[in-house]
Amino acid sequence: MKDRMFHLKEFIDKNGRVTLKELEGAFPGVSSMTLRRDLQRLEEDNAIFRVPGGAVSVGAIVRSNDGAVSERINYNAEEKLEIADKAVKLVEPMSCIFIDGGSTTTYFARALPDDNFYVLTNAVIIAETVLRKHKPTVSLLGGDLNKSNFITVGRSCLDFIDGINIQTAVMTATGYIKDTGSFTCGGQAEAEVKRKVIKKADNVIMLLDSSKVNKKTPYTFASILDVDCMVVDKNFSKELKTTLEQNGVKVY
Amino acid sequence: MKDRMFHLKEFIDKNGRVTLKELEGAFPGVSSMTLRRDLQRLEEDNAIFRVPGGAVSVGAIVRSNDGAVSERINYNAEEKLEIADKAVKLVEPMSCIFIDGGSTTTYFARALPDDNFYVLTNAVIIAETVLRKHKPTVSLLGGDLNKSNFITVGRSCLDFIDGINIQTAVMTATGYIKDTGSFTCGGQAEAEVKRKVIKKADNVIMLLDSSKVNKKTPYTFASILDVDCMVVDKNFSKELKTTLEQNGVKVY
DNA sequence: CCCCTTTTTGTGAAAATTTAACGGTTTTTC
DNA sequence: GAAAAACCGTTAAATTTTCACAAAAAGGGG
Repeated sequence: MKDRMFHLKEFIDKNGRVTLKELEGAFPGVSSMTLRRDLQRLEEDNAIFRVPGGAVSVGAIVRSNDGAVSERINYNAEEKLEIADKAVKLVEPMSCIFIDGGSTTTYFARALPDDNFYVLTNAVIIAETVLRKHKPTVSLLGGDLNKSNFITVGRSCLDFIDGINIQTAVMTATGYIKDTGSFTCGGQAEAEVKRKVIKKADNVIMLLDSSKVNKKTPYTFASILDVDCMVVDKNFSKELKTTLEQNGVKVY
Repeated sequence: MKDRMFHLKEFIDKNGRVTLKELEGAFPGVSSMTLRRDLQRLEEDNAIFRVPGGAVSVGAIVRSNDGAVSERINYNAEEKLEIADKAVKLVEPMSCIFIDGGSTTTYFARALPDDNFYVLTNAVIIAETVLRKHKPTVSLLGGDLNKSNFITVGRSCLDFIDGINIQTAVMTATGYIKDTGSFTCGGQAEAEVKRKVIKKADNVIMLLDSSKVNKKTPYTFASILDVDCMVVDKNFSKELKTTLEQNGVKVY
């Protein structure tokens, strides 16, 4: 029984969220009632949470909600989903894409279809999200781990980027300054990584939801001249869109 | 409506976990169906989780995960805890330690006191565990991410090791063969990483619970001559212990 | 201001999930 | 080795959840 419970928790942790039917399929020969009882016990141990129709892994929840992102990940959820859905149509299967760390890009990672991509990222949460799918290959950039957002940065991370090829870079920013057309973020080391990735990439896609416009954070890592196309939400102002397009940026 | 949703979320956040009946009491004049729909929308926004009969706040879930391990699901949990407790006494603050990926080493990572260590690891789970403490600095080895155990391996991972210094390496194995005194693991790439780490480290500590003895897995990555000391549990056989000590391995 | 479209809300029935109870089996414990 | 406890599967009952549809409310031009 201990054995089954172990595999059960493992299975839930790996999938993040499962239905009872999936469990029945994954554990043939075990009655659904027993699975229920197991879930009950795991819930008592705070290992999982039961939800209508199945269960979710506590680990997955905690991770997807970690550090400073706690309130931010669900802010503008609808807009971010819209952006992610549009953006996944711009990447082609079998291509090698870098996914930047951030809440909007996490939605992108979730929306990514289960195809043979080569995914590179410096965000632990995104690596996990993509790895849950079956086909993509995932590489995680090494380096110093940032406490607040679980992103790797630093010297070794930059060296790592030297050794890889990037076809498409899917980036995001914490702020966009209209006057100068610059994208900004909160950390020095973070900005360095972003800069290097953009330099290396053949094609740069910037995901930006409307709440970021004219929000100022310390470090500028790119300007509109560096990006090839941008994906925005429906609340994005028309005039800003035309400004961008005049500078050769495709806006979706 | 937005107003009601706001109060609803506030109410759930305050109470942690609520039933639908409680909500009906707290929001008189609102039908239960509407409350259901509201919960649905809040869940879509990742603001709450619906559970059978009600909902919980994300905050409550995160708080429930106070580092307590599910006792029920772990093989040899007691033994592994014993090993971890003994092993953390062997590392000194301010030192630079590598922690190998594995279940016993995950216990070690949990037991590690909140001091100024420099921690290097190729296991995502261990990186997260240590990062939750406040003082340690954590670096994650980059590379291809292994689907089954969330460990990075591969060329770039090996290159990464070239660039770092390791004072103490805390390793583990999936099997130990008594006759030849060799430690084994299940993957080729994994073995390569382990070998390189051991070569780089000044001091190698091997954690091995008694269930691993004479369990055979394909790849040998080290022999007893490579390790400086070993931490085992109380079920470990006496004679094996003396054999090890005769070969210059300190056994705890 | 009115009409039309869209969104939200409430009701009740249908579907499903969850719980509860019971007897047989296995495992623990003394 | 026997009594006690824990575990498992089946069935039936209770509850929860979903679904569909119509009423009500809220926007949105003209």
